[in-house]
Amino acid sequence: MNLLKIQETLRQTVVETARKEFNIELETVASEVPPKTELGDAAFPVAFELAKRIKQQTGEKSNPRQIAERLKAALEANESVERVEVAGAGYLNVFFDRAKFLIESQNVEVLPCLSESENRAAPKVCVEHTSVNPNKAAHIGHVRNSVLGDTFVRILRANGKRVEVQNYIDNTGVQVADVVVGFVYLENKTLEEIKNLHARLTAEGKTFDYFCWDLYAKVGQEYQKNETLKARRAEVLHLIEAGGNPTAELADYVATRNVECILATMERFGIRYDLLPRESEILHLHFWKKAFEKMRERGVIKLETTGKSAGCWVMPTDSHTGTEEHEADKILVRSNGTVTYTGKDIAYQMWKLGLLDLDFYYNPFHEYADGKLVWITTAENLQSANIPDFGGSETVYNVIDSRQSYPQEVVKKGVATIFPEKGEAASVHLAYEMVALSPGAAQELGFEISEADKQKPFIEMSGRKGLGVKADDLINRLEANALTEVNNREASRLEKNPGEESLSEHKKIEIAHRIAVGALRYFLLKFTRNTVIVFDFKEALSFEGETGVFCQYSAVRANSIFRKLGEQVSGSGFQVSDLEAISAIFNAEDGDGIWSMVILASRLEEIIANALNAGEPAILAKYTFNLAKAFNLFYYNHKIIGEENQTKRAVLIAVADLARRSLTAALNTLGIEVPERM
RNA sequence: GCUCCCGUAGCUCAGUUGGAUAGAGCGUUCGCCUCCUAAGCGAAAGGUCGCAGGUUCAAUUCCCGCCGGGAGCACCA
Repeated sequence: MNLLKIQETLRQTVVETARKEFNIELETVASEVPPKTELGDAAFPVAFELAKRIKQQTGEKSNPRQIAERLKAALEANESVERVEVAGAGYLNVFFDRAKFLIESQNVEVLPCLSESENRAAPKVCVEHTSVNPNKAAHIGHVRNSVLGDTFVRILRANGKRVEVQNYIDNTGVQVADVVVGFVYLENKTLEEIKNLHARLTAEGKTFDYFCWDLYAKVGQEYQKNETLKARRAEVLHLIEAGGNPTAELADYVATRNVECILATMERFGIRYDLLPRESEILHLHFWKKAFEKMRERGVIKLETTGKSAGCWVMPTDSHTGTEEHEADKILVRSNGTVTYTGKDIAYQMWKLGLLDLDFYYNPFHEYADGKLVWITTAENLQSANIPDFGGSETVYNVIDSRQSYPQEVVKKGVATIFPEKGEAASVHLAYEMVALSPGAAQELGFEISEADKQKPFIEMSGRKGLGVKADDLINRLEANALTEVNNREASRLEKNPGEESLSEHKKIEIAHRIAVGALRYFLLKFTRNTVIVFDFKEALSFEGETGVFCQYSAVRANSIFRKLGEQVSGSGFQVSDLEAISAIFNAEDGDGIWSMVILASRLEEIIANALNAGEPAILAKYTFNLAKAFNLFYYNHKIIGEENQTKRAVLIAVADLARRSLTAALNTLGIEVPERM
C-alpha cells in the first residue's frame, strides 16, 4: 500500500459516504498536503463543497463541521488511518498509522512504473527537443531546451510511458546556408579543404562547431556591408534545398559534422536521442505534397484569388484577428509555389502522429558507448537492419521556445482541423522562455554593449552575433571548478583519516563531472518554464544553497551511513510484532520530525505525476531540493550509527533508506547522478 | 492596434484545481565541526503579494480595468 493508493482509497471513501449520507455525487475530491505535520498527512476540504451542494439541492443550510464529523468515521475505518481530526471551519485532517506505513514502505518501490519492464504494447508518446540548427555550437539557451526535454522524457518514463525522443535537424535552412556562404566565399574553401580543416581541428583537440560559431558570426557581420554576399545566400539556399549538387554536398558535410558535435555536447549532460529526422528528407520524400493533398481533400485550405495573399494557399484561423498589416489566415504555400516553414511543420507533425501515410527511410547515425543507436532519416532505402518502429505516436510533445507559440498554435490547430478525430490534445507545445544574458554577463564574455542595451534588464543571446555562453565552455568551467573542490576535499579527508584509501584520478574526474552536470541541470530546471532565465555566472557556477550539488551531497551523506553500517542491515525488515515499539518511537518527542521525513520521501510518485500533468519539471526539481534539505536536517538531528535504542536505530535506518532511495530516484529523473563521494 | 507571458523580501525565484500563520536560495548579522562528510545545520532581520474594483464563507490564486516589463502577430526560418 503506497501513498498514492491510500489517498485514492480515501477519496473513494469520501465519494461513497457523500452518496450514502447526503445523496450527493462528487466527481472529484480535492486533497491537500497540510502545511504542518501536526495537522496530519492528508487533508480534505470537502465539507465546504458538500455544504454548498446540500444547500443547492435541498435549500437547507448545513454546518461544514457537522458534515465533516459524519465523514470522519468512514475515513477512520481505513486500516492505514490512525485517526481523523476535524479542524478549522471543517477541514478533515487524516493521520496515517505511522508504524504500519513505515513497515510497508520498506517493500515499496519509490517509482513502481520504472521497475516494470517497458510495455511494448503501451501507446507511444513522442518528445521532440534540442533541434539546434546544425551550423554552430550549442549555447546555454539550447541546453535549457535539451535539459527540459530530456527531463520531461524521464518524467514520462517514470510514469510508465513508452517514449520516442526526436531531435529535428533543419539541415536545409538559411542558418546552414550562411555558414556555407562563409566557407565558400569568405574562407574560399572547397569540400576537400573543409574536410582537411575538420581533421586538423580534431587533431588539435578543437571542435568543428566552435569554428562554425565564429564563422557564422563573421558572415553575419559581412552581410551588413556586403550586398553581393547577401545575394549569394539565396543562391546557396536554393542549391541546398534542391539537392544533388556540389553545394548541397558541402552543406550536408558541414551540417552533419555540426550534428555530431551537438550530439557529443548533449551526451555530456546525459541527453540522448532515438531519431534525428532531417528537413532534407521531408523535402525530398515529398511529405508536404502528401500533407497538402490531405488538406485539400478535407477542405481545410483554400487558394486566395484576391487581396494581398492572392496566389497563396492559406489556412483560415479564427484564433487570430486580421489587421490592415497582417492577414488573419496563415499562408502555407507562397505565390511562387514553395511551402512555408509552418507548412513543413504541419507535414512533420502529421507524420509524428501517424497521420501522413508516408514514411522516411532510416540508417544508424551514431552508437553510444553502451551500444544504443541513434538513427537518422534518409531519402533512399539503404536496407538497414532492425529499424525501430518510428513515428505514429499517440501524443507529441514539442519542446520549443515560447517565441514560437504562434506557429505552434497554427500547427496544432491545423492538424486538429484536418483530423478532428485526433484533436488538439495530441499536439502539446512545451513552451519555455529564453535564457538571456545580463548586460554584465555579456560584458564578461567580452562583448561590446551599446548604451541602449546597458539599460535593458537582459540581452537576448544571438547565434548570428556570436553572442552567447557556449554549452561546452560552461560545462568545462564547472568541471574544472568541481575538480578543484574534489582535490581539496580529498586532501583534507586523507589528512584527517590517514588510513583511508585515496580516490583514483579517474574517479575524481568522474565525480567532478557528475557534480558539474548536477549543478547545471538543476540550475536550468529550478526555474519554471515561463520564467526568463537571466544568466548569471556566479549563480550558475554555485555549488551551495539551492543547487543540484546540495541535493547530491545529501544523497552522498545518506549513502555514507550505509557504507559505514556495512551490508548487514540491508533487507533486515521489521516484524509486524514490532508495531507497538515503532509507534512508541513515533510518539516520542522527536517522533514528528522522523515521521515528516517518511511522509515527504513517500511523495515522489505523486510529485512526478504532478510534474507530468503540469508539463513542469521544475515541480520535481523543487521537491528534490526540499527532500534533500529535509534529509540534511534529519541527518543532523539523528545520529544513526551511535543510536543505542535498537528499535529507534532500526527505525532511523529504515527512514534513511527510504529517503535515500527517494532522493536518488528523484535526482535520476532529473538526469542527475549521485557521486560516489563528495 | 491585436494575442500571449511576467510583476511576491535588498537580489534571484517557488507558491498545485481558490483554503489554515505567504515560502526558499543568495546577500546581511549571530551561533554550531572531540560526535554517521560544515558543498552542512540553527537563529535573527527583511512583505500594503504592481494599483484599483468585482465574485466568494474564503483571493497571491478566478474575472474586469489601469500601470510597468518582455515576447509574438512575415509569401523569414
